[in-house]
Formats: sequence, structure tokens, C-alpha cells
Amino acid sequence: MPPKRSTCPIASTLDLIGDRWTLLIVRDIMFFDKHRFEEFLDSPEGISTNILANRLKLLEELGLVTKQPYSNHSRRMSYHLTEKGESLRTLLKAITRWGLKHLPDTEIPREE
Amino acid sequence: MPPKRSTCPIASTLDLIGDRWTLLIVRDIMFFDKHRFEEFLDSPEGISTNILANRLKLLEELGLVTKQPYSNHSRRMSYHLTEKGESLRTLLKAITRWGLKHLPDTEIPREE
DNA sequence: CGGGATCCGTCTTGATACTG
DNA sequence: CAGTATCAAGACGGATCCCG
Repeated sequence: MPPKRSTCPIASTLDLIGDRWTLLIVRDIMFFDKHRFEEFLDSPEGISTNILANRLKLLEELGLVTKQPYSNHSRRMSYHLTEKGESLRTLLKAITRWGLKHLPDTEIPREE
Repeated sequence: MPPKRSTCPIASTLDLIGDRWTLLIVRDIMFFDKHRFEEFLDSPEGISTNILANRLKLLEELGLVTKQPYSNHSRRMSYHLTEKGESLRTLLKAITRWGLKHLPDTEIPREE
């Protein structure tokens, strides 16, 4: 919920994704091939269930993520990036590069 | 205050700057040549004084910003980016580009 | 007057327990 | 398994106060 609006692209972007969790979900989908609720919960940062549900809903509403049933007969849900969500890749990479360069104890996590 | 740590550069970076205000201050210094407390307050997003003071202190502690007296005989303070702070320019530009492309009502603000 | 610090009511966040 | 309900703790916004 943006308290105020400005037409600045930085401010507006931060209104949407400028929090501690949203981009981590995008990261999980984009780089770690995670797609289910439980997989997001498993990430080392330890998001809690209500925050995760809330952010997934927001990401859907923003058109960055789609939610589909895993298969016709399962109630398992599967979250994927839309094209608009994919467009955050450049941004995520810029963040990664900055972190790797300026924060001592960071590294590219290995595939599990 | 990072509640948890991980070695992921994205998560660690978001621990530092993943909020609605911090990068807006960096933006004001970097792109709008603002350097004083009152100038930051004037930005259209409307940060409040306690939040601004808090973020400036955090930015100092992170080594992204330095605080100096305006001149020897003035008590006016002047905030500037360190080299590490300047290194966020690429990131800020990536955010700007994403916002301009994907958020309808954004535009590069003109100089005042 | 500029640069904050403090206090307080409100809104948001998050951990945990619980449910279909 | 994928969430929702609950409730405490923290962050925020605004006003006011303070200090040089």
C-alpha cells in the first residue's frame, strides 16, 4: 500500500518491490526454479506463511506472477513469472553484482 | 535490522536497502544534488523527520554516506555519497529503467 | 532557523497456531 | 500442502519539543 505517489520511476518501483521479501520470491522462481508455496518457505531467509501468501497475492495482482494448479487433479499450486516478472532479471542481476562486490560474506549459492 | 542472514547477495543487499526510503535519499543526493536535511524533506514522497534522521544515520553506518559541516563556521550539515554510495548508481539506473518501462505514470523528473 | 530527538496513535509485519 | 486467523512487536507518520 503506497502511502503517497510520485511520478518518479524509482519511488514508484520501490512502492511495488521495495521491501525485504518480494524480490526474494522472484529470485526463488527465477534463479532457483522454485514454484510451490512450500519451496519458498524452505529458503534460508525464513519467510513466514502469512507474509508469503500476502506477497504472492500482491505479485499476482501486479501481473508479475501467475498462479496455476499443478495438474488438473491436484490442489497444488504452481507459481510462475509472467513476461513482466521476467523483465526484472536485469534488476536482480544488478542487485546481485552490487552485493557480491560490496558485501563481504555473500556468494552465489550453489544449486541444491 | 536484518532479522536473519543468508549469504545470498540479493538477500543481503535487500537487508540494507530493501525499504521504501533508503534508496530515495541516495537518489536525492545522486540525481537531484540535494545535500541537506531540509532538502530531503522537500522531496515529493514526504518522508518524516524521524525516519529521515534514522535512515541518514544508517546510511552513514553502512559507509554509503558521509556527513560534514557545510562550512567551518556553520552548523549546517551536508550529506554526500561515499565511493561505495556512488557505486549504487548502476543499480539506481536499473530501477529507473524498469520503472519507466513498466509503470505507466512515471517519468524522469525535470530539474527544479 | 536548521537539524534533529521524543512521544504517541496507527498501520504493518511476523511467528505461531490452526484449518480445509 | 497451502494457505488463514490471531495477536504481539515493530515501523511509520505527525506533532511537538529541544538545542545550538
